[in-house]
Amino acid sequence: MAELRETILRTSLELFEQKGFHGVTVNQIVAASNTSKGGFYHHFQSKDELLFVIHDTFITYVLKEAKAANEIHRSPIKKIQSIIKAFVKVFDLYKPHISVFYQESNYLKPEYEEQIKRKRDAFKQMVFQVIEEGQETGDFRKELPMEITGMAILGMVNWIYKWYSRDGKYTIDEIADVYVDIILHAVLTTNSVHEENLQSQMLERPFFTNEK
Amino acid sequence: MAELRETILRTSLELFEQKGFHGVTVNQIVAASNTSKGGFYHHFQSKDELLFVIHDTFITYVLKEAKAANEIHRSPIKKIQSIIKAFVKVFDLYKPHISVFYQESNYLKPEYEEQIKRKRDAFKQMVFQVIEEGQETGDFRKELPMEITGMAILGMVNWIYKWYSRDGKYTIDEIADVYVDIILHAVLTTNSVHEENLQSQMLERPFFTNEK
DNA sequence: ATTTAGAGACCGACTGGTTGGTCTGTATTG
DNA sequence: CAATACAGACCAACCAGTCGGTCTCTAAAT
Repeated sequence: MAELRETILRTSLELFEQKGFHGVTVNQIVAASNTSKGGFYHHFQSKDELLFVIHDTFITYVLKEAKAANEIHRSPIKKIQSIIKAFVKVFDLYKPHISVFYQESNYLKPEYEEQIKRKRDAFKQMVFQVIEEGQETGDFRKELPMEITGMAILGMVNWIYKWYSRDGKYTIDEIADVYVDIILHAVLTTNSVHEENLQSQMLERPFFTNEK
Repeated sequence: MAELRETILRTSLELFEQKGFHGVTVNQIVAASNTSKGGFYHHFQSKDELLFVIHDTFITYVLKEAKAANEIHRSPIKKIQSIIKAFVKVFDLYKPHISVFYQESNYLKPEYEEQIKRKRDAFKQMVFQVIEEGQETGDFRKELPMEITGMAILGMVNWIYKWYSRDGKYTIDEIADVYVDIILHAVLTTNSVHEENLQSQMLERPFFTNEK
């Protein structure tokens, strides 16, 4: 028998994704989860805690992935490839979480908000860091301001939650490969634009995933 | 003396930007606008209408800009430069509108939602269209799937609302130039990568704006 | 010039319905 | 027999929207 807590999380996520956090009442969640007010408040302190838990699971996962990708490789090129691939793939696993997150993150209670913000910033800094490294090694074009480039990359990937669907025309791996290709073409110096850094990527099977 | 309607729009926009549509009550809007419930409902049918008006002004503007940019130029390279520059600059003019839009668009009443959706789709199709043209003329790399590339561009730019600030390190024009540079490097074929299409852009003053 | 009539702008107490959360009670488990 | 897990009636707060009424300004009537 499934734990009620998990059932509530799963069910509410679906509702939130369609109607948004404010568009769903506790009573609706309770009905859809086949339980009662009592059941709900036995497992959660408040409706806000639900929102926090959803945010936190996804953020924690992304951060963990990025750290791993960052540690496995040495060269900035490989690093950014890994991070982006992992990052893009997260949208396949956690799309509902992410949708809710980006639509309601500014309703989080301050106590919760701070925790989330810290993890998000850590991730952002990793991306900035890699760009800086790449510019120092001469692999990435120095004329691109790091912050703007970083935000361009983050935006491009984050936006995926708005349009990606598992039944869509392209798989998440195809999308990830195209994104890596676009970003590398954008940031690599002409010296670094070689077959082994680019085209190969579009054919090769994922070189870094979490599936075993 | 300022029209009350305009005052309400301006004031509520500020509140919405910080707290979100659902985080602000009509009473708060009324208080911040130095008016009353009666004054509010004399000018607006409902709170939802406010949301619609905010969405519509910004969407209408973006679409108009893109159409103009599209008609002025012939070559896909120039077209995409124009569209992106205009698109990026919109975030300087309408950042509060856009913030509200992306955080609460799924709470729009169906009647309102349809109108907005139509205009958004029209804009998206224009971007897709230009990419396709560029691939046909041989200016853009054919190996990039149009839809993915288009969404990458849209995401990259749309995300600006999350981080751009007028007092930030970079002006909107600098950001626009970098974005154009990034996107052109990403999509142009090696044949088309010439000085006149790229670097020049980073120095040149805006070649297409609405200011006279 | 003065009065009158009416329309549009605006006020604010009030309401009907909704919502997150509580509390007492019951079943189930170890 | 605890202790945990859940049920569901209930409540206080809140909030969008209403409605009767006032104030102001214009324009026609006298």
